[in-house]
Amino acid sequence: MGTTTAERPSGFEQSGFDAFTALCPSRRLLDTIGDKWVSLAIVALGLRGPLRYSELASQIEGVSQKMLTQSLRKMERDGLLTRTVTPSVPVRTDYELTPLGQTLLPVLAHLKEWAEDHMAEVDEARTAYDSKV
Amino acid sequence: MGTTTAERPSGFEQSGFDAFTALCPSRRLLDTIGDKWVSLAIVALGLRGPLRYSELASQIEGVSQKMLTQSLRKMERDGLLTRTVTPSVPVRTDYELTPLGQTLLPVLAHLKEWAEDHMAEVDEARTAYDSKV
DNA sequence: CGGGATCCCCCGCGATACTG
DNA sequence: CAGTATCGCGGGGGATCCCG
Repeated sequence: MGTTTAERPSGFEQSGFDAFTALCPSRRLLDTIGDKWVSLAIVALGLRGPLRYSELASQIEGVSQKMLTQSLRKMERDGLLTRTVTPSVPVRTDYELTPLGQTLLPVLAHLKEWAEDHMAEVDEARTAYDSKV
Repeated sequence: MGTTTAERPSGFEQSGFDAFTALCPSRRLLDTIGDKWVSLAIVALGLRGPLRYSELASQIEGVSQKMLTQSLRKMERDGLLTRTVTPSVPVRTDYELTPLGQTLLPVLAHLKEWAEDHMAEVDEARTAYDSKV
């Protein structure tokens, strides 16, 4: 726990200030799930199990072919999902979350929880801020 | 393309995840804390209490003055922190997390926890992926 | 069907200079 | 000290074409 002041949420003191370097784990996680298509793909795969490329593309609205492929490759490289190519004609490719990738679902659920609990306050603050400027 | 109505398959609403529209709260939260300087500023203010502009600038290594100001303004607008200007000579400006902003600290702590628990696996997966390609 | 390769545009961001 | 204003570029990402 905090060595300085009480009332500080635990979890940040131990690692010191490596959160302020580019290579810190938290930073890299945010870089990953902060990617719009990455997080959407994780949620889609988490909800519906394995999906084909075209299924992902149709469910994640607005994603370009290039960005979807790019995001999926990055996730595969990071071990978050598996990519299974069936060399039929035409080709079939299935994507599925790995156990590691599945551990991100609760994390995203926490984000969702905060968002649903507090985003209305953000909107109010934003409206108030804009109205007086 | 813009904000066309999402034509996603039925069933997402039930699941609780509505992440496939651009305006969904979770999406907006990720847009906020996905911002490198925003999350770093929140952590810095959470750890060390109120800080002056120059203190934030020195603690968040590598941030440009423009981006720091821009991020802080956005956070103020969203009600995540307060900006207090003391019209002395020279001017003094203090930034402090609001109660709303403080509620983000546990969320970021969760992210940090996942990162510390699993980022090593990501690195292994990444190394394995790179070595066989 | 599931991409890879290419072109190109936009704007986010840094650097710099100036002000209250 | 804590910003604002302006310029310039680099690269992220969409659009398009093509291929196995």
